[in-house]
Amino acid sequence: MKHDTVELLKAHGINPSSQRVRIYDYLVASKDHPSVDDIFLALQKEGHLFSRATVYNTVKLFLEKHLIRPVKVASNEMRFDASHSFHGHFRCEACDKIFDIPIEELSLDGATEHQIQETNVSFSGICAECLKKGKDD
Amino acid sequence: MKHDTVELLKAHGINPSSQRVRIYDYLVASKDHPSVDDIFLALQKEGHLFSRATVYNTVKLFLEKHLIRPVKVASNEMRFDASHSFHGHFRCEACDKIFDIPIEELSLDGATEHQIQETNVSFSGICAECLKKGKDD
DNA sequence: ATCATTGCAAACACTTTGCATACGC
DNA sequence: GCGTATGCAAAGTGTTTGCAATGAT
Repeated sequence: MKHDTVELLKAHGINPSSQRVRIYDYLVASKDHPSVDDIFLALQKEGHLFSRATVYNTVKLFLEKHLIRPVKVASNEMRFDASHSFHGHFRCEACDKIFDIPIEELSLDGATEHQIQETNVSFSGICAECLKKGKDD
Repeated sequence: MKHDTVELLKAHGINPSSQRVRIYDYLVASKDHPSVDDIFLALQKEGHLFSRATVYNTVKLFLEKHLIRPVKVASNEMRFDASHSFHGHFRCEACDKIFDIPIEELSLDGATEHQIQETNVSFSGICAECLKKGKDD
């Protein structure tokens, strides 16, 4: 059980139970913005058998505490971003993988009337790998 | 039944049935990116009683034919954009309304390896109106 | 012993699908 | 009449919730 994570969760007002720590660590370690089911299956395979409900409740808690952010790129499932750096996301329509895309902060022209709390930039198309393989076209 | 719409649907290879024309017109006329249920309820109220399934099937068809684009800002429901101009979306967490936000095209630094087909920029927070009302804070 | 977290299963919300009916050419 | 679009209801998928059991201090 990673101490850094324990401290981080505490700092955000989250009781660092072992499941929560594992879920957070998994989110940070995986670069591909796993879905709830991905998290559940991966941690279940590791032998930490807990329920999907726990994963849902945990990510919901993390979201509320602003420890992670939702990735709005796939329409159906929730996906998450544990990184706090500003970047965009690219989702491949063929293999359904999600990549981080470096982008510059964007400057708004006429949105200042609203109080913006979150910004989300996403792209979709065919990733380099699938283009080579010609999986789609 | 609007002729422009009929022609537009035909041009996209879509058989312009009366429901499809109405749904498309409703999408274009409404500036707030209605959900499937919004569309269904509005057109039902107008007396065009059809089923949710028809709305779902129709918007799915429109999406496939690239007549409309999905708006990725609300996690739960599908929302649509019939406009083809480049702009972002702002979703108010308090009143759940979606506003169009003018933004400049963004320049990518390192994403050129992938074939980008769609770009989506969205913001969330509290809209000007809700800020005034103090619905949230 | 108390309080929070977990797991299960049921409920829920949104979307898709199968099939019979109705419509348009 | 034939092919397609529609409507209904049922099934499917992803998410949330209620409650009992477990775990931590």
